[in-house]
Amino acid sequence: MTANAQVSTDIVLFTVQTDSMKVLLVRRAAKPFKGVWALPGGFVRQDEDLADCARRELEEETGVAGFYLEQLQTFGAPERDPRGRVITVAYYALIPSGDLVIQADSDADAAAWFPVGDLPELAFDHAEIVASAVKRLRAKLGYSTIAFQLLDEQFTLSAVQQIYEAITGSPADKRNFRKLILGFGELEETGELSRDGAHRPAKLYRLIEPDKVTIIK
Amino acid sequence: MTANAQVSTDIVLFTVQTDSMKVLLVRRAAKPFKGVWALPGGFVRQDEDLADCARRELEEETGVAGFYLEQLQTFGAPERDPRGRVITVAYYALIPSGDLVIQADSDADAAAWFPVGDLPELAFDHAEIVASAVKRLRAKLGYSTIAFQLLDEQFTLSAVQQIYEAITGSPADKRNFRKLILGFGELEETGELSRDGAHRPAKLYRLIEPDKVTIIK
DNA sequence: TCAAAAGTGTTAGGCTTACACCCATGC
DNA sequence: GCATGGGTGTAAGCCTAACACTTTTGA
Repeated sequence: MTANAQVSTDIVLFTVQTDSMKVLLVRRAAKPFKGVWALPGGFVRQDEDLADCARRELEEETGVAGFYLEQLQTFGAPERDPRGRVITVAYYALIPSGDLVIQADSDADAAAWFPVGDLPELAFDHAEIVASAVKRLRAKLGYSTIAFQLLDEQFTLSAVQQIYEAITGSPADKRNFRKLILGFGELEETGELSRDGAHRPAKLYRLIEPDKVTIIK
Repeated sequence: MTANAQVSTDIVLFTVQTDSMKVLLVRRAAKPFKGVWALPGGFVRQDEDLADCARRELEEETGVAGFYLEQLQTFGAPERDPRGRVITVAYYALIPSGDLVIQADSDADAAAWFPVGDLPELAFDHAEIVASAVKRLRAKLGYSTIAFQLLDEQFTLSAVQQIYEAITGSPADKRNFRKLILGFGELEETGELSRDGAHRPAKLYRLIEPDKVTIIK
């Protein structure tokens, strides 16, 4: 049996920084689209699971680790890659903004965060992939605890609210927001307080089941 | 550039028949898993889009046409196919139960509908794919007009309710159900009546935008 | 006239939304 | 003592869920 295609994974890595939703892009060091910004990604190896490939590529190209990863959608239009038939399984990933040690590797001569509302021109069909990932993340915010994957292990409720506001793009009422989030029943107080600046310290919370994304309601 | 995998599509075709959610399976005519039930599907051709491939395979293997089709998820575990590295892009499809002219082609020596709650042993990882499709369809029922893709162009509200009850597995209150469905604002009366049997005829409705699946709320 | 499915409103309770002031701290 | 963000409750309106009888038809 002869193989009929190259299969790759591409990853849309999100973070929320300074109240804005950002995507990680790398600048391509090789043809095609040399010098153009693109999603991190690469070809699937023999005996490598798709999710493992996405995880490996993202770690290799950017130096980040420990992110939440979920399959998004597969893109396989015949002409999407000028090199031939390349079918890509797109993933999206989330990481807290604290963990950002970005370092481009050999496949990329630069790596940087871009606000989703202000992206440069992208290689291949990567603009479409990013649009699809943004849509999915926004939708999932409404019915799951996925937003907590953008936060460190301990966080204040205000930090949660900032994440939600950055992703939805609209402000929330503080009292109602807290009732909503605590009403999930997925958080517990750590007992510790966050002190940062000239104001009352905030209670810190954590997920009762860290790393688990729960469907709400 | 050398291809690294075979890419296929597999399709979970649903219908609702006699108040029960059914999946179409074909019995494999060739190795591996010869004689075992499996999802219809096959390899992607050069220059063929993934969705086109799914549509073609389903039409070829079963003779059905005119179904709603949506990408589900991609399955690519290294050992999922004994022939080698085969990555499959799974789709799911919906068809009204009236349009059922099933005919097995050369790849399959039989094709038949099975209730999702009572499936035979399936080839490859197809049981997992079906489970994933059922989950997706159930979820999507709650926030979209996808159920109407299981109905003919004109339908009664009772027929809609039967579809919902078959998929969710639980009965609905008739008055509340009608308020809900008409509240979508996606239906219009055709002006015609359905007469079938010794009882009051039912008004027929149609989608204002046929073939379009709308996200609700 | 009987059997079978179509069609139709109201009420109670729960959930959602809007809204403003005091608290604890660092400087 | 003042500036800054943390923390808290209530009331109105809206949505959801429960519930039963009349209508139209074919046999």
